[in-house]
Amino acid sequence: MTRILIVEDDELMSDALKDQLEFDGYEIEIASDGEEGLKKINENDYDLILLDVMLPKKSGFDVCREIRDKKIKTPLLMLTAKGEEIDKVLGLELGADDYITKPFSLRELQARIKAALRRSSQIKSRSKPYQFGRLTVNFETYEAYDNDKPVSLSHREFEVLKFFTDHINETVERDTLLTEIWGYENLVTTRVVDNFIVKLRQKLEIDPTHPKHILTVYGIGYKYIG
Amino acid sequence: MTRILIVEDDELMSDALKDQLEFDGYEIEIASDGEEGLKKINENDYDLILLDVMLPKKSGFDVCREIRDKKIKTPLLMLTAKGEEIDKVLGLELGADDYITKPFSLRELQARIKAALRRSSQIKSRSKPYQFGRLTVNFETYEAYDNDKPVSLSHREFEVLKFFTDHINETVERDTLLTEIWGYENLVTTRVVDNFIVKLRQKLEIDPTHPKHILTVYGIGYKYIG
DNA sequence: TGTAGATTGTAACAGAATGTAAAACAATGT
DNA sequence: ACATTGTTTTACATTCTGTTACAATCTACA
Repeated sequence: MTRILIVEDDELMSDALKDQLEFDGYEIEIASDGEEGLKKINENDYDLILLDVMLPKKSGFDVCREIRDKKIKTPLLMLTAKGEEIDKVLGLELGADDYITKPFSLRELQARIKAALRRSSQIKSRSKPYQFGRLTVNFETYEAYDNDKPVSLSHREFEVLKFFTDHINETVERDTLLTEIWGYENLVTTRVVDNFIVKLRQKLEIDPTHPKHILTVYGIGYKYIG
Repeated sequence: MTRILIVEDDELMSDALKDQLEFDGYEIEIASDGEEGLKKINENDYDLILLDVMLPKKSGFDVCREIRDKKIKTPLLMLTAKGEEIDKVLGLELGADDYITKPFSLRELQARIKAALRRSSQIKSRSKPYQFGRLTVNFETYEAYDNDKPVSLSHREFEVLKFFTDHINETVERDTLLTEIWGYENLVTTRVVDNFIVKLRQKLEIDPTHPKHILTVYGIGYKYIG
């Protein structure tokens, strides 16, 4: 089920949207101000967020910036009132995926929602298996296959891989991996990371000696190439 | 350089767009009807396509459908005239990434182009291999081949080569290389550069003693000849 | 034209970072 | 208690980077 969060203070508007979108087959939640929206976003996993710009407590821009800062990549559709063109631009530059101007037609909204979901499904897929070199990995079920032959990955190994999915083509420092995966109080050598990289390479690279996916960035850390 | 193709029959419009977008730093090509557009798309590799809906010979929808059928994933921004709302929906469902309604403001267009490029850079990365003397180098996958025989280049070596790709036939000072690749606070001797040049020559020149590609410019630095 | 001084080519070296396997340790289930 | 599995440390090999020394080359100038 595709889950959509509507962050909107106008109850008339949000209820109408909820009605229509539920009719369209989406699962809808509503937050009525910026703070509540952020809270829900942090605690749940949505497929799309409809975000009003004018909101009590925290504006849509603030919400937008904060969730992008946290590297949450849920597609974001901003709702703006007419005559906020500069804001529109701002919104897109802040990391929104699209915007739509009130008043808007239902068909237009439906189209933009569909488009945003389609785009995001190309990038991330919540429950579809992920391709890592020769491995097909499903993070929901914690299963990995090499050409239909099951490969066993430990929980940590899954976590490291998972981290790379959200940071494709980015160089990641060892310390980042440690704090993100091992946790703040890491009383662990950074060399642990290297060991896990070795194991992952042996499992997903065709030639582990000449990795094509998990590259090392000398003096910094590693980089995953999709 | 980011390459954009504009498919638009109204010459006033396309010229104006070309002017502005070139000013913004994009490389622009224009096709004035659907068939010409398709031809160009098939023959070249663009980062983004601006596609008018109303076109002679082949409509924007046809073009859109055809390039998606061919699995070409270049981001597509449709330009629609006012009152074509149904068309909007159609366009997005056909596989366009976004649309914009004429008349539109420049800022709006710029924002949408940026957003589309940002999205697409996450998905695809252009991976055309470069030819360096006897080496075929792919900077996306960090692979280098000498006649199908893999050659190992260190990360720094890739970076130096990469810099040369963007400065073909230009004389580059050692200090430029140092600040651009080694970074501002380079506490490194300029002779490091010479060492890397030596290594690169040994790997990509047929006769490293008489280089034909990486030439030295006495008293200044080096020059890469394609 | 020849030579001194500067610049570049190149190999050899040292120190640091990474690859990798094996040993030590911890957690878990039986 | 034992075996099993996953994690972390350790040790050693390998690779990468940057420095140095000396040879080869170039430039300017007498």
